[in-house]
Amino acid sequence: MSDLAIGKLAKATDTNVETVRYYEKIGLLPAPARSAGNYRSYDESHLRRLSFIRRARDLGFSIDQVRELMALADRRDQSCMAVDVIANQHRNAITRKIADLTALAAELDTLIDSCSRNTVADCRIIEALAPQA
Amino acid sequence: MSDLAIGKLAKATDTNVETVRYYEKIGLLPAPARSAGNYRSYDESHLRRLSFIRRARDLGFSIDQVRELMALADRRDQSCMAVDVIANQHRNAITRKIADLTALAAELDTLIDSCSRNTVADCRIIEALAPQA
DNA sequence: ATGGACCCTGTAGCGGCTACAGGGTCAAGG
DNA sequence: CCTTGACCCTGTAGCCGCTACAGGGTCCAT
Repeated sequence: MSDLAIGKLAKATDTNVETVRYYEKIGLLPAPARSAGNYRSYDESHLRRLSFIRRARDLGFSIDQVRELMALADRRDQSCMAVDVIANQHRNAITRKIADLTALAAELDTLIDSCSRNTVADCRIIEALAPQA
Repeated sequence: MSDLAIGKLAKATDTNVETVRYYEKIGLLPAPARSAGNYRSYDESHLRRLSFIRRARDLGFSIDQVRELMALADRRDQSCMAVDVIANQHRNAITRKIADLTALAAELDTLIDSCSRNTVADCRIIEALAPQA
């Protein structure tokens, strides 16, 4: 029905054209029909699928996680628990990342606080980076 | 003096041997003298430099930022301000990342909260990922 | 018929390593 | 002296998730 060229599909999902082709190459998005002139011709199912992918990617799910989520979404009889597991794994990874970055920020703050426009010869940042002499 | 083989240097700085060679290839660590059998032979200056690099990398500075920091550290007459600028840029980038991840975590939390062991057919996570129908 | 916007395939690059393959070197033990 | 095994060498390919070409073809309006 819809019959979208790749550019339209890309625009509709806020994706680069190259990225759409990339998703097809890695088997994330099924290859669509082709027009007489060998142009890719997408329909609504592709639009739905790509929207799903983009939304999941925006939420930070890896390509492999997206693959799993889509496989689960396709088997509609199955329990939601498997989906919950993936989402929670990802949530935990984010918690870890935030903790790491927060620790890092604290370290950088002490570093930056100690800089007071002296010459590099006695710059505390450079000192702090140098091996603990 | 020190005369370290690459393995010792790597261990002393908690770095992979391959990474040390990589740093040499990209011009981050100067190429050391070679032994009779063509082994790399490092001295204390290499140890200091690599320690500096590792510490800065651990703090999340990019390779290019490390390059800048080392260049500044070498020109000891210059003002500390340039160093301060790099550190602050990096600090700001981290602040942004933490904010992004925190927002993401919140979104994921609402998603996860809505999962209650039903079948995938009415799984709220899958629904939430699907296009806003 | 011509221009410009779109599309095609294929390959190389980004950052920052990591992991081989296929060799050479060195020191200790038998 | 010889072997074993740990170390070292170079060079290349792979990881992730795209992005950016190069060098062409197609489609539509003027």
